[in-house]
Amino acid sequence: MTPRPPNTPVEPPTLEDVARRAGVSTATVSRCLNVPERVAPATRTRIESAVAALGYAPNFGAKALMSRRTGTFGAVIPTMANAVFARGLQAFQEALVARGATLLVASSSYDPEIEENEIRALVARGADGLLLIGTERRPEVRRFLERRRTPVVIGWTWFSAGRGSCVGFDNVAASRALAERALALGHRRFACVSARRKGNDRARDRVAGVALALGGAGLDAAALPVIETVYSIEAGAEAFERAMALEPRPTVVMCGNDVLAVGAVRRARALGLAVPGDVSVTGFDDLELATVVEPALTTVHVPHREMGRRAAELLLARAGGETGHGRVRLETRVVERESLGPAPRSGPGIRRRARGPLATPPSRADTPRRR
Amino acid sequence: MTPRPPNTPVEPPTLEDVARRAGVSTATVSRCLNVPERVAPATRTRIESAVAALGYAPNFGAKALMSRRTGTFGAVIPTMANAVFARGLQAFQEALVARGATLLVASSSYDPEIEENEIRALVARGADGLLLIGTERRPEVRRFLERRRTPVVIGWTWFSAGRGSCVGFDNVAASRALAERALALGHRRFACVSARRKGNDRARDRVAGVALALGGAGLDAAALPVIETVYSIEAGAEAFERAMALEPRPTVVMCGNDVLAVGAVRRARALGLAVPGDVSVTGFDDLELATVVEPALTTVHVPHREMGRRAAELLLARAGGETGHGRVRLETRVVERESLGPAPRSGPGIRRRARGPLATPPSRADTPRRR
DNA sequence: TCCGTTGATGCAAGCGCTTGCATGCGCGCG
DNA sequence: CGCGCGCATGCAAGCGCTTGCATCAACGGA
Repeated sequence: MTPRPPNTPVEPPTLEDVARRAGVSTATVSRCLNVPERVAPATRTRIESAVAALGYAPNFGAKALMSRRTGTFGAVIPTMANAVFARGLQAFQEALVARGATLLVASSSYDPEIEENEIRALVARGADGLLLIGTERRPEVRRFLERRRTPVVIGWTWFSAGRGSCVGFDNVAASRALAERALALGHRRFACVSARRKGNDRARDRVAGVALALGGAGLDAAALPVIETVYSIEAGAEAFERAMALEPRPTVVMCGNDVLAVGAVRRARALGLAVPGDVSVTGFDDLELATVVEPALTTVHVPHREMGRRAAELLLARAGGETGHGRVRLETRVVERESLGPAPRSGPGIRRRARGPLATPPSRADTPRRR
Repeated sequence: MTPRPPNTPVEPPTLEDVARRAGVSTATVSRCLNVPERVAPATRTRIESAVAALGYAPNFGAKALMSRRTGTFGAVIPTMANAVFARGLQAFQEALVARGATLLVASSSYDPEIEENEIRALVARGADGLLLIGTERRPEVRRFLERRRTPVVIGWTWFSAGRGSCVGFDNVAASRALAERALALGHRRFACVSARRKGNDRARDRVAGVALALGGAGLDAAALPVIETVYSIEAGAEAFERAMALEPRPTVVMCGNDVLAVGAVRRARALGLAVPGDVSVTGFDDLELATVVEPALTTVHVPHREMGRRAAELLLARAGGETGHGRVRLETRVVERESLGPAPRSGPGIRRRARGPLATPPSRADTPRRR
């Protein structure tokens, strides 16, 4: 640190410094800052110039102590590295700033325990409200939040039962719509590649949506193979390969999100499988990635930014004392691009095998199980 | 809001409540919470159970007021929607939490004025230190920060002159290395597609690196065409098309980042130009995107996560009173994939034209200007 | 037995700000 | 000319917590 002229104040100026300089009491300065019209114009100008000269800014701690609010709101998301949350958080933050509030961020890496710690940490940091992802949470946490009277809104998912605010979409319905599209294209043998469903209601709901669609079409939903994995392109690729080794082999692999789907599409290529000629793949989220990969992903579009923005509005409203639990349900839509096509006419043939073994050669395929 | 049993405390419990319940003074409770070893084990357990029973958490404002620090650090980044910053911020946040600190986030949308407001806002919110991107800033802001004695570290760029801490890499050198690789592959006609350089030292440095490489090879660096645009795939595509209309037509288009490069590669395809057969394209950052697009991008790898982590460490150290301005220079490396190839032997031919007019047909090409 | 020491605890003074209430001034009205 | 009212301002009591210093009990050594 460079040496500083000795006259530079080491401590930031306080209200009292301003008061002394303006020849008034601290009470007057405080009023001048908060309710200017209650102070005589002459005094006001004097105070204002003192403030400017001193470079005064109110002490945050003291202000928070008195007003019992900090003007900061927390968000605990799985990770910002996931574009879905990064986008939403960006919008959330923008909306917050527009209303004069500030964003505190914490991340859980999809770990409920970490999430819990972070929730407590943010509350301890004086968050006036919290944005949380998903509904899965220990009752202790819920009680803690209720007791502290911290407004909470749940994002990225939507529910009608129970209490609390949420802004999201119906993962079940969205996923189901996509699966029904696949059904309409003649697919009968499905597989899901999903993030771990434990503690992740969105992942669970998406798989559930597919199962529901199958059930609705008279297929055996219970037999739907689900391969769980972590969130990365490579993981999606591996999971896809495992799906392809299934017996009978699926004609469509429905991935829990676009990242996984990109991995799947890539691996399909590496295995010499044409997409959607030999096997179809679907994503979820409609990230940029979805249009960059080849073939472009058929996926479901989710209004992430709007979700973030609405979440901020809802949270601000609740922190402002608004009563009742607002619930915002956003619309999603299936975006048809290239990765989902008609089911192959007959048992899918592996025409070229570029690399890697498929555990089992296709055999006795094409026996749609009906119940 | 659902009605609540009347016995639920409306105000959160205070230190005094805990003290009363444990039959000790507030001082002891405070010590028990902050320096447990200074409290007798028996008392300690009593206090701990009182804390648990009451669900006590220290009041943030009061704590901040006393300790003159909030344990929160701010980051002002252009936008979280840019994966580069999202990644780095994630690592920054993780490192902060590991040391018991919390992250405040604000974004500037690349607008210096917004950035300035956000900086002031975060400081007013009690940030103990700030992570800022790039060096471009009005002197007022710098003075403000100095006066408040707020530790600052600059990320995503590296400098040796002036004062202050930074953790980043040498954009000039990195970009230059990539350009030299292109030079080695026989390219002589370059174009740059860049983000707006005004107020963005990283963008400026990257272009400068290319120019330097050209100069080093005896070419006329001043004649390097630079097309500025905004940050999106589509913008990259448009810019690329404008580059292709240049006379003489460049054989390599060096993009300021991977997103722009993805746009370029896509548009090249749409124009019926082979990459890298007819024209080479390079990116910067090495995002996931770079490996997903086809052909995969030759780009420069930047250790974004490490940058975030190191930034946190540096900031924490400085906030802890560490003196001297630490400067961390990270290594980058050129990642050769597919989008950069040897310069076309002769004037590049447009073999197929799939869409869109190219302003001028290639003519009198291949006249490397020497100075 | 007495005293010094040590360790645990309490007391109370703030930290910088807000705010209810008291004060005192100037003015209009009777 | 005097009274009462309203307005601008000051006084001072905290908000919940930390911390230097005082206090006190228990214990060991002389």
